[in-house]
Amino acid sequence: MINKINIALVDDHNLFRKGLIRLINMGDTQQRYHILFEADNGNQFKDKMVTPPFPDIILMDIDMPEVDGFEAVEWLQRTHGDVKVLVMTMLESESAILRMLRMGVRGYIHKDIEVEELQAALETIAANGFYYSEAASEVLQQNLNGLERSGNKVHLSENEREFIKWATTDLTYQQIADKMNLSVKTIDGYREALFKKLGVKTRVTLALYAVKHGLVEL
Amino acid sequence: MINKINIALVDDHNLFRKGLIRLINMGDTQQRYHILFEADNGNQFKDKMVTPPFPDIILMDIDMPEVDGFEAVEWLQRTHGDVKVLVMTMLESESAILRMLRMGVRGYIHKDIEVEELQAALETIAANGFYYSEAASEVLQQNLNGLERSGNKVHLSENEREFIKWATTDLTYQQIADKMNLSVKTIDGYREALFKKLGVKTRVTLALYAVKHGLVEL
DNA sequence: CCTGAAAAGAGGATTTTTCCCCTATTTGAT
DNA sequence: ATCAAATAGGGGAAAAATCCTCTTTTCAGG
Repeated sequence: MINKINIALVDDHNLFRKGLIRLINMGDTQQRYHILFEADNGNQFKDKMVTPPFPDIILMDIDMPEVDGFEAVEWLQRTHGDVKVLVMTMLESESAILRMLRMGVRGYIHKDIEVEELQAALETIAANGFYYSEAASEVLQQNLNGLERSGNKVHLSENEREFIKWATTDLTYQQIADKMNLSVKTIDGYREALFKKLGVKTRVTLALYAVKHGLVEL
Repeated sequence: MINKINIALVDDHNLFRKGLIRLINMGDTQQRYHILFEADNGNQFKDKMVTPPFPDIILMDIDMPEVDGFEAVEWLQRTHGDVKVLVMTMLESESAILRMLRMGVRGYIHKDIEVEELQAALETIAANGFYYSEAASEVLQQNLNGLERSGNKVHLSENEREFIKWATTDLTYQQIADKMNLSVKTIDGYREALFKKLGVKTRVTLALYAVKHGLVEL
């Protein structure tokens, strides 16, 4: 047990991070864990992931400003595929859980858990395992046997995801097109494709769908 | 300094509470603070406030299930007027801040603050003072001269409430008018009034407002 | 390496809906 | 009597939504 396990925290609540550090250290009688760095959001996190040392485990929130947890994990899988991610969030929607599991995170737990569960999760992941909360396990279960049939697997492209976020604002499609450096016509194509895929008829219900499925935060 | 200062925590994130306790104790070199109890939400909090001992200071979140922070503080002012409340929340909307200040809380701070600020707030309040974050102070300032007039507690009429529900569907205004047995023009009046009152610019953000504030279920 | 089908990006044209501003009744409370 | 709401209308600009066509890119299979 010579090498410490390096941990990084990515969460936009400073106080939550600081408290978490205390909690981790508290249960860490053998001084195995070392908090390598903290980050306020995905952007700051990316910045800190360019130069070594890199963390072994990352505790990642989802709902954060600028770059959210989904984007951060996606980026991470591309650039640092070996780093283990433990998602800690308030979001327990099926789509949020599935999206994270699909990207191969090592654990998914709710923020409102007992300290013991957090420590169990950390130890499991440190020991190269996977730790899923009850809610996450259920979702996993239900989606294992029946993955293909019920066409609920609506795949959204990156651009579609980004568009959906803008669609929940007061911006017009023209303004969204400018933001995304694309033609309004392309944007309009995304809109139409999403209406079909998601079974909605207006931008209003598209926005509500996005909220319901954790694609955007309120 | 014989008597300890009893503190109660009301917040629905267990992990946040536990971390907070660590943070409070950490800065408490003289062992002045004692965590009397914790509560998951306003209901549980009320239950714990029926039998002594009572806390001196309550750290209160706003966004909680069942009974939220507003209700809890309101109840507290009626039943335990002497207990000091320090609001700790992610909400920095003017209306939230004002509502709490009007009810006479002793402090209002954002959850995303430095540990030092938390400790300063606690000490100030323990010393019988008031501690407002910068955001809260600004709101206070702006509302000192002109307190009565603009009742910002947005009152919605019954029809406006019903309209808002329909507005979160795929129905057009014409169809909503039919549903409500009113002229499209009347509906359009509701729309415009609500846009003004709620500070939104499109039906999309109106719908999101409705969801956010529990006017409609997702 | 080539190819052909699919997906992504973009344009034109048109209709429907949303949004905005201004005016006019009616009703009820002060 | 007056003032403020709720209801309703007209007219018009802006945005959203629908439908069709057209290139360019991408990528798997021959």
